[in-house]
Amino acid sequence: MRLSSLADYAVVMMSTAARHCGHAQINAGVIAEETGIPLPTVQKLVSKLSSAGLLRSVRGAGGGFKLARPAAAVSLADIIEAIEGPIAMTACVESGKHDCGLEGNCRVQAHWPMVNNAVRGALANINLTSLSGAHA
Amino acid sequence: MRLSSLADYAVVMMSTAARHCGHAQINAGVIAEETGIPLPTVQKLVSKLSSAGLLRSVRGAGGGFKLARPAAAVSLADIIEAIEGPIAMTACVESGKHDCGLEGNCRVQAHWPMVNNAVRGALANINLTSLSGAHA
DNA sequence: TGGAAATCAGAACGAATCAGTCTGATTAGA
DNA sequence: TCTAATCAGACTGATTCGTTCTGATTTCCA
Repeated sequence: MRLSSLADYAVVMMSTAARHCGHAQINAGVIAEETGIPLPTVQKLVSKLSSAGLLRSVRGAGGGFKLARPAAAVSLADIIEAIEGPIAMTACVESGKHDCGLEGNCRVQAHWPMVNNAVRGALANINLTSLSGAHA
Repeated sequence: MRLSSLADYAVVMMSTAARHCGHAQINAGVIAEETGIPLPTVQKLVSKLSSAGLLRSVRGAGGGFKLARPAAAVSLADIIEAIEGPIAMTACVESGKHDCGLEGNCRVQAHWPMVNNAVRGALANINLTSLSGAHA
């Protein structure tokens, strides 16, 4: 139940990008400078976040990236799923995956989607605005 | 955001034990037989669950274990914390741990406890009774 | 128009955690 | 007192995660 470090960094990055939303696009170096995240890691995360549609990146000299959507429209669940993949607490809730070994006589399997939705709902109710809203 | 396999197995085990609650204590072999979990793994989990106070184990020939508390008083959060440790989505919400490297100028840190409580609350609201209630 | 610099994007390496197995200590029963 | 069955803890192998490095692409400047 611990978030991976990459997802944690991604949340910090997105929050930082949200604070720069009014300004022009920012580059990875600025993010690394402000947050303290190693630059290569920032670059890696930018790739994943932009391919997930959360960031809009511009390449070349003077390039950078910015939020593809308003901060209020980006939830924690979006960021986590962009980095870690679908939020599936167990293997049996992922559609198409049947490598549990316990299937067939598992009495708990039917209840996992309920649990999964509860957790995912809690993460989907938190957006970037509420995360960076109380900043100084 | 995926649960570890051990925690998943633990939930299945506890659910199976809850169904045998009215009967006498059951042993690890029966659990392995009914659930399909390998016997050594069941033994390992019994150790952790009993040391966490969720199971009451009796050693020696004819021994076994049973739920230490009523099924309604055991939540998913209890089981997960017994296997994986405290539910802390990030390192900074764990009291006493300060190995994040971003501390000091992290604008998101203040908001993680809120997220953590939301997720933990979703797991604490689900007990063993509701998990095994609709069984055939 | 050509060159150069800066950026993002993908691939490779090392480390840490996790899952599983095995052996030993303990205890009840005969 | 001896035997057998159980739980409890320690070890090994494998998978995944985190980080770093190198390369392809694009814009700006001369």
